[in-house]
Amino acid sequence: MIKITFPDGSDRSYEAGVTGMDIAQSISHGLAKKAIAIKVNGQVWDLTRPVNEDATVQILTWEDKEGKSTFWHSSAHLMAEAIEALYPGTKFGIGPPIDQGFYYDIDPGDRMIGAEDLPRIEKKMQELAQHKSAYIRKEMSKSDAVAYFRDKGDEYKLDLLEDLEDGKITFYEQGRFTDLCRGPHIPNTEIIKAIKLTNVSGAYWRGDEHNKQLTRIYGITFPKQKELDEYIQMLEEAKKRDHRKLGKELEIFTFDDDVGPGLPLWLPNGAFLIEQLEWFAKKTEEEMGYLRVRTPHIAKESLYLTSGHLPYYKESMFPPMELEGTTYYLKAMNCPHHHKIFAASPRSYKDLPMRLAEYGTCYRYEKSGELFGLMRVRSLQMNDAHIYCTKDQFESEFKRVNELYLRYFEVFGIEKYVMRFSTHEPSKLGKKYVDNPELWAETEDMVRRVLIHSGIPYEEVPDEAAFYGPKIDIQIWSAIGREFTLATNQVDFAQPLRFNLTYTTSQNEQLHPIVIHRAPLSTHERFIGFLLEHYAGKFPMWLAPKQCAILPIADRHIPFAESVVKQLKAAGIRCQLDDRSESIGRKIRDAETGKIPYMLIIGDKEQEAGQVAVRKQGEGDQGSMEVMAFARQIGQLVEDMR
RNA sequence: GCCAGUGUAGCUCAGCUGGUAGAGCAGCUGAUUUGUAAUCAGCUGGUCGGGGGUUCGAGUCCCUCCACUGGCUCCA
Repeated sequence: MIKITFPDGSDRSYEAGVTGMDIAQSISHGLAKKAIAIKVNGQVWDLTRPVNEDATVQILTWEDKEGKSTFWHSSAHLMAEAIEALYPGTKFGIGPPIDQGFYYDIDPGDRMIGAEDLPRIEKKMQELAQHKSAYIRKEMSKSDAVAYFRDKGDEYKLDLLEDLEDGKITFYEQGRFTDLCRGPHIPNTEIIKAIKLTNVSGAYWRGDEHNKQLTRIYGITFPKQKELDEYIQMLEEAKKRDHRKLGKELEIFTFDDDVGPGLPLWLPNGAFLIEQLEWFAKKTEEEMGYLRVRTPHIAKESLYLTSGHLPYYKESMFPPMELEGTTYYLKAMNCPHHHKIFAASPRSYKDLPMRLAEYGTCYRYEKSGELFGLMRVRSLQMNDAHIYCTKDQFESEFKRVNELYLRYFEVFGIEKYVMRFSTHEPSKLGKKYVDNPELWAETEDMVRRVLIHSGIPYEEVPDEAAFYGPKIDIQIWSAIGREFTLATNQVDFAQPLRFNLTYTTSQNEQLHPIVIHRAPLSTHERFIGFLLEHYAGKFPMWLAPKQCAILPIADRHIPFAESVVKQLKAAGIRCQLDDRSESIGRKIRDAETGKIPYMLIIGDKEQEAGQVAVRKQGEGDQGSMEVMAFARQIGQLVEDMR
C-alpha cells in the first residue's frame, strides 16, 4: 500500500500502481468525469500512469491552468492526426499548448495549406474526437525513435531527437497518429467537444529566420460548446477595444499611403492628448529635478559610431543621407545627443545627478511586417530622459525612477503589467554586449537590490539586456492580447566611456558617470495606443479631448446654450455646442458614441430655471443643476484624476 | 524581411461561375423644432489599392508592386 496525500492535507491509502483515474474515481464520480490529468509531487502526469510510491497529488481539471494546457496539448495531437489523415506525408515540427489554445508547426511539402483548409481540418478533428481514442504513452529507446522517424521521413522530429537523452524518450499514440512527446495527455479524445481553428501563419523552424519556414496552424478547443461561444464573444469584445478601431472612430490618428507606413498623422483629438500628456509629464519631471533639453532630429554618422549604436542597430535605422560629403542619419535614439549636452561643459560632482529630459522625436526602420497601429511605428516621440550620476547615487536614482513609474501607473490606473529585469549572457560579451564583465555584474547587482528593496515583483530574463547594460521593462498586453514593452528603464555604463564623459570628484579626480535611460511613459504613439484600449476610448476627465457636449432641444434654446458654452469655457471646460437641427435623441446618441463624458441638455425647463440637465456618458440622466455648480464638479474631477 | 489572408464611395460592407458598379451611414440641400442612444425627403460622391497582361469584354482570371490584417523573426 502507498500513501497518497491531497492538496487539503488529508491522505488515503491505495494499492501501489494505482492510477490518477482510479484515485479520481475513489473521490467522486463527478471528479473522475472532469479529470484531465494528475499532478504527482509537482509533476503533471497522465491519468493512466501508475503511481508506485507515496506521493502528494492533485487531480487537475479544466479549471486548472495545467489542466487547460494538457487539454490543449492533446488537442494539438488531435489536429495533427486530422492533418495526417487529410494530407498524408505531412511532416510535423512542434505542437505545444499556448496561453489561449495551441498550435502545430507542420511542413505540408509541396502542398499549400491556407485558411480555406481550416474548416476541413476542423471537421476531421470533430470526427476523430468522437472515436474516443485513448492517448497511449510508450517509452522508446533513442535508436527505435530515430528509426521510426527516419522511416517516416520526418527530419524535424529527428532534429528534436538529437537533443534528447536515451532512456527519457516517450511517444504518444492516439488513433492513427504517433508523436514524439513528453506528455502528459488527456485520457481520450472524446472530452474535446468544441473545436475552432483560428489562424494559419508561417513560423520558422526553431524560431530561427535562417531556417525553413513551416506552416503554423493555431486553434483552440473546449470541453463545452458554450465555452467556445463565450470565447468567440470575448474576442469580439476585444476587437471593439482595439486602438486602431477606436482611433479611427474617435478621430485620434490616421495613416495615409502617401505619407508612408508606420508614420501616424495626429488628428486634433490626438494632438490634444499628446499635449495633455506632455504637460503632465513635464510638470512631474520638473518636480523631480529634471532639466529640459532639445536636440535635432538628425546627426552625423560619427555620433552613432561614438555611441556604438551604428554597428548594432544600423539595420533598424533609416538609411543614411549624404550632405557636403558627410553621412547623416535620422536619429533613432536621443541618448547620444544628450551625452553631447553633458559633455558640453566640464562637470563637477556638485552637478550630479544631472537629469536631462526631452520628448525627443525618433525614427526607426521597423520592418514592414512588424508595424502595428500606433504600437509599432516608424516615427515616435519618446518620454525620454538620461540621468547622469555617480556610482554612489545610482541606487537612489534608480529607485526614484521606479517610484516615478509606480506613480504614473497609479494615475492611469495601470494594474495589469509585468516588470521584467533583463540581464546579459556572459558568453556573448564582446558580441551582443559590451565587453566589461565587472561592470555588468556590479550594475546587475545594484538593479536587483533596488528591485528587492522596493518590493516590486519582477521576473528576471537572462540574455535580454541592452548592449550597454541591464534594463527593466514594463510589459503590457494590447486588447487583442499582443505583448508590448510599455516603459523601459536602462542602465548604461558603456556610453559614458565611449563618449569619455567625466566629472570632477571632490578629490579632484576625473570619473565616468553612470547613465540611466528611462522612458516611463513610453512613446506618445505607444502610450496613447495603450490608453485608448485601457480606457476603451473613455478617457478620464483631464485627458478627454471634449469634456462636455451642450445639446439644445430646439433652436429657440440656442442663445441660452451659447451663454452656457461661454461660462463653461471661461471656467476652463472643453465643451462643444451641437446646434444641428436634429432631434435630441440623435444629439445624445452622437455624443454617447463619441464617448464625450458629459452631456448638458437644455430645453424650456432648464432655460427658465437657468440650469442644465446633466447626462453622464454610459450612465444616463443625472438631474439638473446650476451651470457653475456643474463647472465646479468637473473642475474637481480634473483635479482628482491628476 | 518571411508565411497566409485582405484591399470596391469618407466609414461599414453587397457584387454567383468574366458582360462596362450597389446599399446603409457620413456629407450637401431642403423640410422638420423635437425632452434623454438614429426625424423625413432629395442630391452629390468610386479610372473597384497602383501598374502590366489574358480576353471581343476584367471589380471578377494571371503577373508584379504597394498598403493593411493575423502570425514568425526583430524591438537600442
